Amino acid sequence: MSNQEVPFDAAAPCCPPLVQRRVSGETAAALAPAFKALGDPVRLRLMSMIASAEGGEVCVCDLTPEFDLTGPTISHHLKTLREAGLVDAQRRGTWVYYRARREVLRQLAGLLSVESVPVSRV
Amino acid sequence: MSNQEVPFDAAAPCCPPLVQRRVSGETAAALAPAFKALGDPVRLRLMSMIASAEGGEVCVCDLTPEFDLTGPTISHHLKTLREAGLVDAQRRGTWVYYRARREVLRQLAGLLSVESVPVSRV
DNA sequence: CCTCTGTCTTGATGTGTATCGAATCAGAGG
DNA sequence: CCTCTGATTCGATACACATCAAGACAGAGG
Repeated sequence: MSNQEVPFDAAAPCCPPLVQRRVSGETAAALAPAFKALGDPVRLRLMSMIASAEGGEVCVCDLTPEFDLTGPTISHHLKTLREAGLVDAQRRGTWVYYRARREVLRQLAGLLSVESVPVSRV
Repeated sequence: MSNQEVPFDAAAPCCPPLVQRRVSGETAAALAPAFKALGDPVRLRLMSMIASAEGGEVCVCDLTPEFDLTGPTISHHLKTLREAGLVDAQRRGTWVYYRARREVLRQLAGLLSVESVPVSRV
């Protein structure tokens, strides 16, 4: 559990939109794992369930029954999200609670944002 | 080439932020491949190079030399981006040009956006 | 201390993927 | 028609990954 996987410079301002400047090799290497973690339907749903949870957190016991998958498999996916820096876990008594790291989501959204950046030609 | 891989309802309004509502299984299945495609450092850089290109498009011949990878490998990654619906390709004479599908990027950014959505508790 | 429940770890297995070299295809220009 | 260059496809290989069953671990409550 440890709650300290954190492969992210969560503080780092990190990156103008990918549409504005070429992302560097380092930036790409740092951020790709997060997209990769979201690149599985199960994990994308888990991420959403966690991020949209009332109170900002969810018990694993509430996540698992939502899928036709075994406990270990869900646990594995949660670990992947943790290692990608997208969520934090905390044990309280028998149960483990997950919460989203919104700064990280915001970074990723910012990187993909297109907004009013027009094609420089046309 | 065909330029018509399009696994995307590019038109679909598609999805309030993942932080607001749980994404459905279908939505997750539809969008996860795009994140997966971005989940590789090489493809993330390619995506950025394409999306930030002057004139809105880049020649493969300008992309390949930027990496320490063979042509076939770059071609493979570009195909992955195409099949994920993130880019379009067009052949003109000897060269092939790629351009970003900004609506799709905007969708993905919207899904991850956190904005001013506060934790519903606290 | 024992047991029960919830969660994670381990080990095994089948599938997917990143990469390359070789071969192929698509135009351009003799 | 031949050849040259740019790009993709094919085949092979090595590695990563999703999944499960079985086992281990962590608290709670006898």
